[in-house]
Amino acid sequence: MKEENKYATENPEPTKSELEILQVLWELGPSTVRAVNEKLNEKRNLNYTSTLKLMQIMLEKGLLERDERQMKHIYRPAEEEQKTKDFILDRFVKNLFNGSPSKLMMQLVGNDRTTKEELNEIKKILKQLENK
Amino acid sequence: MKEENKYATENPEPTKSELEILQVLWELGPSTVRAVNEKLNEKRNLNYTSTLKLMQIMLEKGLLERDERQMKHIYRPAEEEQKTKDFILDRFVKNLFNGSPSKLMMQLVGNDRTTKEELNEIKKILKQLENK
DNA sequence: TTGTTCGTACGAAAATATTCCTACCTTTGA
DNA sequence: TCAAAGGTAGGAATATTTTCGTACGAACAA
Repeated sequence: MKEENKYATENPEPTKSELEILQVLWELGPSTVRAVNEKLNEKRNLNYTSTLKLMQIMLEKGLLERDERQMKHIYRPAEEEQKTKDFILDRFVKNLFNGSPSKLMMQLVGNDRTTKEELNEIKKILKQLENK
Repeated sequence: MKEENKYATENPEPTKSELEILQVLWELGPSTVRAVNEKLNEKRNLNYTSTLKLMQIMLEKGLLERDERQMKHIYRPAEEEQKTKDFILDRFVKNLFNGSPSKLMMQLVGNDRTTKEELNEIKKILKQLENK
């Protein structure tokens, strides 16, 4: 697409950086830019104004909302963590596993990185499901 | 990072478009650019030379390999489907689920989009695991 | 032979995403 | 009061990804 501004319109998918920020907000709850930036800087370097800019863009896109009553604006995700992750996971399964969750599962359990403890956890979850 | 060319070096992660192409190649097996492009165009519009360019870049990055003995070059993924998906899935779990596969599972089965059939499939897989 | 078709290579444009500079306002403490 | 610290806004610079135009060679059919 050329000469057009698709930006900020039909773009529901958080980018990598945006996801990072969402995760921080999910973890910390509604926060100031400073708090988010500090959290991010535990992992990597990022200038304060960069974080600010990102969050402003996310605001425009509707990914975040904010309380402006104070000078220090308080940002929060516009959508629930579950809902957003659901959405992302769904796309992921569609993309990589042809829409089949069980294929993802197979990949997951066939993967060395999934520990025995994790497998037991997974089985537990499935058992609980059966009891419904 | 500024004034540097990080491109084509330490970048193991396929981009969105690159993943699309990998998927086509996994499905079709080693193929010409034309074949890949045609497959892609079943889903969306993409100029032949765009697909070509993408695949050339992937070649540089080491994501693809090719047989140049014919004029029509035959491209194939450099890594196995399983291995690549494993890698991507691992990052995904790390990113979105704090590295915990069981959390992903919970999201998956708590998700309306996972059908009863899929759930049964998943249970079957788990049963097979138990018998080992 | 020769023009049309199909292929590659290269480079640049366009779209998107990320980072930070600068200006300027508000709060606060000396 | 006023300088320092800490905010926001906006836009420019970078980086990355995606798309395609153009040039040119090889194959092939008339």
